[in-house]
Amino acid sequence: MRIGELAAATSLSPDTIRYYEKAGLLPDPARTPAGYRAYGPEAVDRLHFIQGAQRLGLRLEDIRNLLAIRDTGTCPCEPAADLLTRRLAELDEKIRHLEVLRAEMAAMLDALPAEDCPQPTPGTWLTPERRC
Amino acid sequence: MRIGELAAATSLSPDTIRYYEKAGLLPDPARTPAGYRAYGPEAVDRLHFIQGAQRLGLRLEDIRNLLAIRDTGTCPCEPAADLLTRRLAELDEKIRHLEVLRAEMAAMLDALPAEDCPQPTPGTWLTPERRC
DNA sequence: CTTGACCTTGGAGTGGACTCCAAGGTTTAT
DNA sequence: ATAAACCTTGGAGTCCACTCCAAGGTCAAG
Repeated sequence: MRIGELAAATSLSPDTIRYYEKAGLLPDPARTPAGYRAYGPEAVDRLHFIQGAQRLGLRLEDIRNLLAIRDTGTCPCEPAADLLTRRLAELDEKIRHLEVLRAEMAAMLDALPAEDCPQPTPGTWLTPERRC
Repeated sequence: MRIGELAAATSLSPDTIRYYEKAGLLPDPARTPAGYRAYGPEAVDRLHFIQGAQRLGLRLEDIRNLLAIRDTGTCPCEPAADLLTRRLAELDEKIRHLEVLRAEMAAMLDALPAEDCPQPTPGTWLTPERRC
């Protein structure tokens, strides 16, 4: 299939696919006599893999490394486990941080309808001498 | 005080402060006869405000708008409430998404030491025909 | 006085993941 | 045949929040 078809099959743009190829995520594809890229169905799979990994928050660099290991025919489970473990720890940290922030902001929002502007809880959020 | 002193007082770099001024977050400061920027203590407060709002995930553009309202002498509580409400909704969404992701990744990690590579749960994460 | 730290300006660079542009060739449907 | 959609390449632009560079002036301590 051609790049437009691959793009449609994966909800990506042709430019993005060309970008991925340049970034080393996709191998150089076969070409038509006119120089057009010619992809097989395995390219759809590969892009789905990339998209799945992106959903998990992996950067393209990480995904490229995983793909490189996979392409050698060796088992990518250990590197995948390493990446997943790292990502899990990052996610836990991120969730914790967001929950703290959420609590702070909810508290600020609760305090807003008060006669005075709220105390600057997370820093000088709103200047205390300002009266609402 | 001079820009270096203001930077030290706020843990920002002089370049960042100059950047904020250019981005409209800080008013043009007074100058020394040599052309150096001269700040009063209110600049520290203003930068603390900015830093606090950034911690909440607000972009500089949003903070600039809030500051502009504040600078007119009107009460910024309603715009702040709007921003906070919006940010709360965004945070809730983000937390939910991260928690779903976390669960998926934990499940994938649990499945990894199995004899076969796990089924591609979030998409073709790992090609099923690959055996570990 | 000397030297090093500090300051100025305009503008370019960084990171990461795309997206757009220009110029021109190819394919497909009417 | 024609026109529009599709494709190619190299390279620049976008987003956002900084950070760095170059060239030169100013300040403060020794």
